[in-house]
Amino acid sequence: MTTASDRAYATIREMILSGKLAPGAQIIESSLAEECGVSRTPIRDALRRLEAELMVRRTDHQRSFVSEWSLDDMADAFELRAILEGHAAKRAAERMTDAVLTKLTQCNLGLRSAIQQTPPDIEGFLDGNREFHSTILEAAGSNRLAALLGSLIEQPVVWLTAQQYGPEAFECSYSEHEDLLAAFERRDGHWAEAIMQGHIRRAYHSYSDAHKGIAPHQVAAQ
Amino acid sequence: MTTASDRAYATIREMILSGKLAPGAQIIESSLAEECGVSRTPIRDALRRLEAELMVRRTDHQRSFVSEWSLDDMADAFELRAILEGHAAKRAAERMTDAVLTKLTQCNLGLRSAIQQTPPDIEGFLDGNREFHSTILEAAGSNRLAALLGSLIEQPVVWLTAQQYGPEAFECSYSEHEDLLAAFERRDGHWAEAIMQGHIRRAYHSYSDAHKGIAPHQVAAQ
DNA sequence: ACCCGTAATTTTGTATGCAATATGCTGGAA
DNA sequence: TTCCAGCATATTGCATACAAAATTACGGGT
Repeated sequence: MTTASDRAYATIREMILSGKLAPGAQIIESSLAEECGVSRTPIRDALRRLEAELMVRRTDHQRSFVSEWSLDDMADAFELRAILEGHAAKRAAERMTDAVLTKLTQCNLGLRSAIQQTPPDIEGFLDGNREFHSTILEAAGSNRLAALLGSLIEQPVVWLTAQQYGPEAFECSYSEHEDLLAAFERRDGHWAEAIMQGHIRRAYHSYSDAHKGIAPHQVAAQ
Repeated sequence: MTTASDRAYATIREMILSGKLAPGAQIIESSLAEECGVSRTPIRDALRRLEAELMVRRTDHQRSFVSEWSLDDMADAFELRAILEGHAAKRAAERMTDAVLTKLTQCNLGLRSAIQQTPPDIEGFLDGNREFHSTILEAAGSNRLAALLGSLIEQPVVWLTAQQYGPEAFECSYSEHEDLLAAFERRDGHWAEAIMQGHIRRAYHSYSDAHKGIAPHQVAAQ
């Protein structure tokens, strides 16, 4: 069962990412409580989580505000993701089992079929993509690493980026995954790391090109 | 002013690190509340924070337990720290200003005088060390990075490790800082990164050698 | 008009009570 | 004995009420 705190978390997060809660705006627990139809208790709980993810910022005197994201901040986030997901790929390659390799192969086949449909099944692609990456993260076998990356991966940003993919970008993503599989098959950690870093960096530039000069919070409103 | 939730956080953290709350033990909100002399509300708040730092683990059905740390987990943590602090050093070098450079130099001079006393001023050394590293982190200019590293640095572990330092280890730490300053002075990011990675890895092995075969939670009880 | 102190308002922090859920226990049937 | 049902207990989730703190508004003094 999903708790009220979970629902509040999802709701507030969505409000922030959709721009309904503008960046820099003060967050009032009681009004959010009313809006979500719950008491302040689960709201506070949700705010703590969002705070840990840097979606929400708290001033020295206990007031909460929606974080403001500059392009530099996004660049930071992608850079760290490249480093950490690259590291995850390296570890995963060094620990790869045949079972996981099979699962990843299957998963990528699913991705292929999703993007070959007309029109491409974006939702399906994203689900498969998420599973692909989380399988690798799991195979890396480090809870710490998983926790760090978890707070870093803004799935909605991925989604917004993917919506602007052209067919060739999907194809490119697919073939990079193929390369990763080859590296995994050979248990070549350094190769896997290099590919993954490139993979993330490409995603960053795809995002950056699309939104140059546009504040991130305005992305959703386009 | 420090809130009850802050105090509860510090108290519980200390209980975990001192072993008073054994690894694997279930955490009962109400008993902690009684022990801390506050209600369950601030306790819940503190537990959320500790959970985000992986000091506390929650099962699928809402029960909380003290995380159990294996040597592998510690190795993971140090490895990630090496990667991220190395990255921080690289960024800091690329953004280094004369003012910050001066501050770091001063700070390291303080470290020198702390370790040259007889007996060495461990507390002073640790304070200076903390300031040295946090100044670099600040100079790196990435909130994301700071947030990630914040959850990773178990200051008490550093402390426990430092207690077992011999004079030569202190000296070594000091001279590595000198090397870092040289790299900063030349704005050589890659050099700085390499030194910092080595610096952290040395600390890891110092920890690892001292506690081989000893579960981390037993460290404090030695 | 401007500044500063004080009161009113807003907002957050904490305590408490109750409801929901999970866990453990007891007793009976196979 | 072993297993399962049902009940009792333990524990957490959520709502509400109140206290503490911060912010804002106001008014008098200069």
